[in-house]
This record gives sequence, C-alpha cells and structure tokens, in this order.
Amino acid sequence: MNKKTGGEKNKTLRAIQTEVQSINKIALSVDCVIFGFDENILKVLLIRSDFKDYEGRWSLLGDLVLPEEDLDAAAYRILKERTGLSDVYLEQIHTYGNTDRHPAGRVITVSYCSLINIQHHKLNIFENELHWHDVKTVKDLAFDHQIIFDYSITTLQKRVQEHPLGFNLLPKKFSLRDLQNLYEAILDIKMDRRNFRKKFFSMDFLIDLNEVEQDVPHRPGKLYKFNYEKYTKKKKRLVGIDFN
Amino acid sequence: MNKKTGGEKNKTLRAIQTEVQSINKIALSVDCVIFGFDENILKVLLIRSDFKDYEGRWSLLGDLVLPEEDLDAAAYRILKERTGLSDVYLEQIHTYGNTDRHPAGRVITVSYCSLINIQHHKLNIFENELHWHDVKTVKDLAFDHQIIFDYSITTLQKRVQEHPLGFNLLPKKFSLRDLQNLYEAILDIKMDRRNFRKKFFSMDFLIDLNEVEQDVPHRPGKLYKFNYEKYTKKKKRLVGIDFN
DNA sequence: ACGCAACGTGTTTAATTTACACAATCGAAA
DNA sequence: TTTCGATTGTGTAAATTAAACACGTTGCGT
Repeated sequence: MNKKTGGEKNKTLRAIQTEVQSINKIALSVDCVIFGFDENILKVLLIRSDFKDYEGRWSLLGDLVLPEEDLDAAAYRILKERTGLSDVYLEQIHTYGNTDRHPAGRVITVSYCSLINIQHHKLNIFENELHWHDVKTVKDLAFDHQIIFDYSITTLQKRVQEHPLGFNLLPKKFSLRDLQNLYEAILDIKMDRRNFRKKFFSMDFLIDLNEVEQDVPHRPGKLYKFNYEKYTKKKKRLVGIDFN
Repeated sequence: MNKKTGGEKNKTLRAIQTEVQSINKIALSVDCVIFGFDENILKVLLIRSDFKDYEGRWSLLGDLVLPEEDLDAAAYRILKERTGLSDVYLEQIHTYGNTDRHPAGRVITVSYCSLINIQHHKLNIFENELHWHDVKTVKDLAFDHQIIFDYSITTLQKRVQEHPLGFNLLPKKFSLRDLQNLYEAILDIKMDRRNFRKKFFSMDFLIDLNEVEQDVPHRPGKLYKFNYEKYTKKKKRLVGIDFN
C-alpha cells in the first residue's frame, strides 16, 4: 500500500471491498465535510487517501455506516472519532449513489456538513496527515470528493445566510470584527463594516458582555455572545419569490 | 396478502425482503414525491401501500434501485414507470437511513421531488389506486412517508421561490391569474394581484403571446409563456444575511 | 505626547416592498 | 341592446430595507 500508512489505516477500505465484492451489494458510507475557521480563513479537514488509485490525493473524512447504526448517528460518530468533538451542528447535504463513483463497487455516500470551532477543538490525532486546509487551496480530491466538497461549500454559503450557523465557528465571546471576518471568509466577499453592524444589531441576537478584547495592539473591540434562546423563539417567513 | 392486490403488486416488497433478509444487508430505494396542480389545488400522487403492516394506508411512489442503476436514473425510471412522464424537473431532497424505519430491515431511501403538469399527463395506470390527492388532505401515510412528504413540501416551498419550477405545472400558455393561483396553492398564502404582476413583469421572463383565454365567463386574460432561455442566462447573487 | 490602527457611530440616497382603488372588457342574462 | 356580474389591467404613495459613504474616539506602542 502507500508509504506512510500502517496496517490499520486501510481498515475502512478493506471493509468496503469485502462488503461490496462479496455479493455485488451496496455499501453505505458517510462523508463529513468539516469546516473550521482560523486566522480569518475558512478551512476544511482532509486526510490522505488510503486508496491505491488515489495515492497522495486528499480526501474527505468518510467511513462506512455500521449495520445497526442510524445514518445521522454514523455521521456524528465519524466526526467524533476523527475530531473528538460532539454536540456540534451537523446536517445532511446530499447523497451520491452512482454506480461508477467508487472503484470498489457500489457505494452510497451520504454527505454531511459540520462547522466546528478550531480553537475549541485542537486536533490530537494525525492519522493520514489529518489537518486543516484553506478551502481556497482544495483541489483534486480523491474519488468524487471534489464534487462533494464543492457542493458542500455552496450549500454552506446558502445556509449560513439563513441560519446563525457561523456562531459555532467563533469563541463564545467574540467581537463584531470577528463575526464579520467569518462571514467574509465563508461567503468570500467584502462587506461594509457599518452596514454589517447595523444588520446584526437590528437582528437583536447579540448580547453585549460589557467586556473588551485583550492583548490587541490597538483599540479593543467590545465582546458579544449569541443569544440562542431569543433566536429559537423567532418564526420563519417564506414569502419572497426571487429567482436569481 | 391484502384484499385488492394481485400477485404482481407485492413484487417490490418481496424484493426488499429478499434483499434485506438474506444477509442483513442494505436495500436502496427511491421515493418520489410527485406534485401536480389542478383546479387550483396542489396535489400529490399516492398509492395504496402493499405492505401488510400498513394495509389501507397511502404511500409515496417508491421502488428499489436496480443493482447497476444510477441513483438519479432510478428516480427518473420510477417516475416514468408510474406516470409515463419523462423530461421533467426532478431533484433529490433528502436521504432517510435509520435502522428502524422499515419493517423489512435496513432500507436506505432517497427522496426525490417532481413537479408535473396534470393536464399534460393524464394517468392511465391505476395500480394500487394511484391517483392525485389534495396535499391538504394527506395524512397518516405508510412507513415514514409522512415525514418524507412533509419535508418535501417544505423544501418545495423554498425552492419554488428561488427557481421557476412552477411553470412546469402550468400549460405552455397561461394567464397571470393561473400563475398566481399556482403560487398561492404551493405557498398556501394569498397575494396582492397587482404586486404579483409587477414582480413577474419586472423579472422579465414572461413572453406576451398576444392571445387571450378562451371560454371563460368573464373578461379573458392575456396569455403568456415562460422564457426559459432568458432565465438560464441570469446569474446568482447570494449575499443577504437574513435569519428568519 | 505622538502616531498608528482599528473601533464606533449616522445620514443620505436608492431600491424594494407593501398597501390600496378604479376604469375597461367580456360574457351572460334580461 | 342594455345591464349586470365577474375578472382583467393598471399606477401611485408610503413604508421598509439596502447601499454608499466619513470622521471623531480609543487604546497601544514608541
């Protein structure tokens, strides 16, 4: 097999092959697209592919779903196994099931997307060179992971504008500058600072902590936290036809 | 088996059971939530469930994915088999894979959503009492189909505001009243007629056919068709944070 | 005490959305 | 042929939301 990986690393792929080759049946897997935010850059967790055909290529964090395991539970397990983190936002994105998408045979893969706070969860496992990659540098992923990744990031951009997911990527206390940097990184745009502040203040989901940033080499900004309670009490309006 | 169904009707379920029981493996299926529009009512196609446990309950149109069949292809095939219709909008919605969701064992179901024009496609098969149901009357579906259905309709409402899907439900030539009735039915709201017209005219995707309705007992409205070409040339803008 | 760097704030303009009323047209019936 | 009923077609004013834009303040570092 490939150079850096020992015996255990190929467990997953062998399992897939066994699963698939035996009777031309279906294997079910989950791929997690785990986003984080650090140094004002949106990042994603990748590992080196174990698979010979994709030697050296980067790949998403995937694994087979266990026989008695619910789908969402599998995603949470994989996330936990790979990162140690639980209790985070995790959502199904899309399912990929074409017959030719995996060299080992028919593999159905359900993709999930997660947003985690890199500072709150330092990686302590580095199997398969697990580490964060700037999303802007991600390319040529193994299997059809590039397609999965591209779709995930597009979906993420949509969802982050409809739900306050971004707050998961920040420390509990954050400045408005932090928040804006986050949105600018995810959406890959620049925004006007005054309008950005106006918008978030008018939403009325930020709690002023009456604290300021520490150890910044300039005037420190005020710190806020997100008011989840208040948010969950709000309703949806869905009217607004707008093709674009 | 149940009273009304002959030998062939249970094919699908037997196949699932065989597939699943043999080796405790996974069965892959597709459920189609097929929406139509008629008499100003949003409708959905349902059949009577074959399954003993759900005798008499209504169920979505589902079937197993063939071993060598791509996922999307399976959805199109099932739609075609059930309705004869091809070349319609069909989109993946969500995947359901919990271990306890199907009595026969582990079944992964990918749901798809489709919008078809009832007038352009009269049903000529009535197996399992296939027919259109007013979506407002749908309840107590078999399996977890109620959950799948509810999620589909919510997703449909979202998507119909972002993309001109609704035009699939109308005849090629339609009046603005037809169009408004459609949106009101799908979104389950009332809209102001003048503002509705203004909105669609300003989008500039309607072609005036210089024809009017026939056989209406009142002043006939002008007829339009949708300009798909013009639409496909437009771009997306995605900026606009707005939790709701 | 000075400079640097980022913070915090308000107004004006434009664009979009909402609310709202009346004359014109056609078919049907008297 | 006149009238009635029903629905079409249209415009404007008000309110809301989004966009553009500049300067004084604060705290740190030297």
